[in-house]
Amino acid sequence: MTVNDGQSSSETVKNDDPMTGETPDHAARVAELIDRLGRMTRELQYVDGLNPAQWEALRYLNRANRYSRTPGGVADFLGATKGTISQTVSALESKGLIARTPSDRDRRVCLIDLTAEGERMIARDPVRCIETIVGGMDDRTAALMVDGLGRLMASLQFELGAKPFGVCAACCRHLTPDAGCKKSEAVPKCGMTGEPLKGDAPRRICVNYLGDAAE
Amino acid sequence: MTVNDGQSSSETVKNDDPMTGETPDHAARVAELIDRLGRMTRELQYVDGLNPAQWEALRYLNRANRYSRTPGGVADFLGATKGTISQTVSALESKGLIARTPSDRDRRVCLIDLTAEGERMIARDPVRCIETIVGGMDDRTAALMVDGLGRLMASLQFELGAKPFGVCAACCRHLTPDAGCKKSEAVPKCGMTGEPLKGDAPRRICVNYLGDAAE
DNA sequence: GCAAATTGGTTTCGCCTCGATACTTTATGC
DNA sequence: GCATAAAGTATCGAGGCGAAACCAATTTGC
Repeated sequence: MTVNDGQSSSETVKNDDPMTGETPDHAARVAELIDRLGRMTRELQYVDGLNPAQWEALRYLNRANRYSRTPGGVADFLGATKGTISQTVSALESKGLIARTPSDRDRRVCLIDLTAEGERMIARDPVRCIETIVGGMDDRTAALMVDGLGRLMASLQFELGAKPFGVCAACCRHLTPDAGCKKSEAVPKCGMTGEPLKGDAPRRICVNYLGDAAE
Repeated sequence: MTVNDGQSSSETVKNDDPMTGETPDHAARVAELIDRLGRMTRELQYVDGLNPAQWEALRYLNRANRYSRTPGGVADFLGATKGTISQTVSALESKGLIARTPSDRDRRVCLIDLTAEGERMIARDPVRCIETIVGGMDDRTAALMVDGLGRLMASLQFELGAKPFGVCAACCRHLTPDAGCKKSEAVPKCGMTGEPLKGDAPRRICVNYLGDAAE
């Protein structure tokens, strides 16, 4: 513990004199704000007996199209393992917020729907408060934020590269019913861009889903 | 990738009907982006053998003034309990990133300093990548983001109210050496606004710390 | 058709984080 | 001096999450 070697004298001068010697440029502040906001948002979600992961899954399930509302879809979207998601989904089910029904097209997959209770829960989504706060800002600022954050998100996902993140699912909204998202040979079309997606394109495209990419 | 301003004007198109009949207005998208970015940022920080909490503590310790670099300061700033932070700090110490030295003014508190190793670690801060990404944007957008996010942060902290969050510490930079932040009778001055803080003011003021409040 | 390989999901196990509680040591008030 | 409060630490237990094993349904190869 008492490792008070010479460092004190030589080292304390560093960010020294009260006022930060550093220049809080915009980029740095955005980084810090994102970080802190993320922490707060996380904390915010420990309510109504749910945890952040459960809230996030519930939100996803509320917004994803029918073919994406599966445990696998949630796992991809949240960047978690299937095992983990299985627990999350089970938790949501045991709370009566969602209902699982086996797909008749592929008996392995189970489709998930929000129950009335689940929809009621979503209506009390704690992150909604962020929405209202932002809603109080002028539209210009809000639009700029969407733009900036969207691009940040896209870049970040690109940066993370290989890591199983973001994803598909949500952008497959317009896939024709018989074209499963994962079926590479089906040449599905993205509902947002309308362009056909081949190979691993669904992944790349969906990286932009939350960004402002195509419209 | 960079589909910039086109979206702001033609955002009216939305992604409408596809499914989810909801209209993703700006506020909603910001909320979602914050949420997702928070998750990604969190994930981003599982590197170099540290976890998000440790990174965050390290960052704080790197930026807080001398009187704020204590376990208690970290606890307040991160909104965690002292017990939890004690572990985090211990972890950082055992990794050789920080050094604890008992204060000679109050033997109960221990002052924390980053070691050379710690500074080297900070230089590799994973959230730095957010910084560089944002740095690549035009300054105007970045500034607007700082503004918007800052206000969001302030509102959110206000909203959370009682919850022990955000806080003091960081804004006490300019306190005179003999005026401890917690000493209510010392009438400390905030380094940002320069105005004297009495009673619980330090808390309220610090709500603005990351916002653009002063200046 | 029938094995083999794939894929969606679940279960089990263990690590790790974090809060709660109890405890130690030092300050402060009377 | 004694009582109370405050800073930190140690210990315990709950819970989240990933890894790996496992099950069931489907696809592929022959």
